[in-house]
Amino acid sequence: MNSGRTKNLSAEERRHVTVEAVIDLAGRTNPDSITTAAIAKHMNLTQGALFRHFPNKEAIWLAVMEWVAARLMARLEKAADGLDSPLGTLEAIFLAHVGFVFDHPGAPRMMFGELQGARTTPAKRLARAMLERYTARVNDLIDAGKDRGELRADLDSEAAATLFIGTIQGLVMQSLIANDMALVVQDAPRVFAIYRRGIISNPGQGAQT
Amino acid sequence: MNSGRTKNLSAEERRHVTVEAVIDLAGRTNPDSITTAAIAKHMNLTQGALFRHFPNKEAIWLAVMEWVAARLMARLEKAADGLDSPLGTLEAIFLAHVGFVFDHPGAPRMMFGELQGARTTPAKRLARAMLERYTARVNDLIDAGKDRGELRADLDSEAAATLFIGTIQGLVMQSLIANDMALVVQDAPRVFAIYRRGIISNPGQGAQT
DNA sequence: GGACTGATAGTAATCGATCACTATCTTTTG
DNA sequence: CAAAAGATAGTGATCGATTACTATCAGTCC
Repeated sequence: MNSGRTKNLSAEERRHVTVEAVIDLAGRTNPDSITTAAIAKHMNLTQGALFRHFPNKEAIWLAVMEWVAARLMARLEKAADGLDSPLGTLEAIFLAHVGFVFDHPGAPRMMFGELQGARTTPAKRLARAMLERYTARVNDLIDAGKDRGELRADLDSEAAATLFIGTIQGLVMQSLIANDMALVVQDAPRVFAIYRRGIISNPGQGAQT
Repeated sequence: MNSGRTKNLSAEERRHVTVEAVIDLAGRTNPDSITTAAIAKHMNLTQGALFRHFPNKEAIWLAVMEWVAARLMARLEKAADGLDSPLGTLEAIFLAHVGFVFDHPGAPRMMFGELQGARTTPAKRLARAMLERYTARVNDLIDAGKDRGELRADLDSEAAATLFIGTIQGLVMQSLIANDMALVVQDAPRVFAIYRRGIISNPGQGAQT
């Protein structure tokens, strides 16, 4: 018996394992420095074999982004499901997002790294589209919150949406820098409490969950 | 006439020009993909000549980070100079930081890219130190604001400081993604207004600039 | 004229990608 | 129901391009 000869996986299985390997690697190192050799090694495979399942490296990254987008969005929607209050939904999404990042630290690393680049890759296009969809969703929730009277009528919706997403990005970035993902989970509720006070209509009544 | 024969600059001048070239390049492309050849080409020099002024590439990046740290901190202190109100100082620093980023889009790109990496380079150490100093400064201002009564006494100082920095990082990140640095300048005052309402003691009075 | 700066040319290492070949799995067939 | 045949997955070597870095020679400036 050799030291862990890999069994033959089906093409579909292999692609899925590849995506997981990349996300796992991205959680520890700079995504840009993840080579096809590193990916292959991390999944007990030879480097050349990867190109039997993906036409090129760009396709691997696209697959990873698709995985992240689908998983994240599903998680956010699940967290928001059944909630009536727009403000409560915002908080649920906020915390769900943070929870997702905690479970998959490689995901934001990939996003930031990919979106930061100048060249418009297919992966970047997909990430951008997801971000736009996200922004629109938050904007709708804020408008709904205004209609309900939960949020100030004179609130700058656009700025509030920008701050919502920016706050998450900032929190995640700080956790990445500190190399401690538990930080973001710990700080998220406290930070959101300040954000909430910034947007609600009547500070002092909106006791939470 | 050759295509721009470079005059002989002194070593010090050449180093300075190099740093500026890197920051300029970082404003357009992913910092990790900036090669020594690209740097040299951008400043009308041959690649090999760079290593006459820097021992290796890491030294170039360290010099760039030193430049960024010094310039940013000077700008923030200048903006805060003479201001009495802690809250007003926070806003001044906030806007000054955003202004700096607008003038040098490459700076945050370098910061994010460098801090994201796993390996602890000298440049990363410097960036981390600057961030810590920054956080401490913000924390002091928040505590001072509490003492003055400008900020809520029950405010979570730590979370407020985290949110302050996170907000800037998030704003900048979104501008980087959108590839439009004017965005951050445009949104900054509106976003800070929401943040201010989240931390001040009495919403409805502190309306200013 | 002598020390410094820059150009030219070249190194070893590493990257993504390709290829012929082999191992493994699935299907067909007598 | 096995054994051969066909299809798919993985190996290992290697290619061309690119990387940071260096050695040698020529020009520049005080």
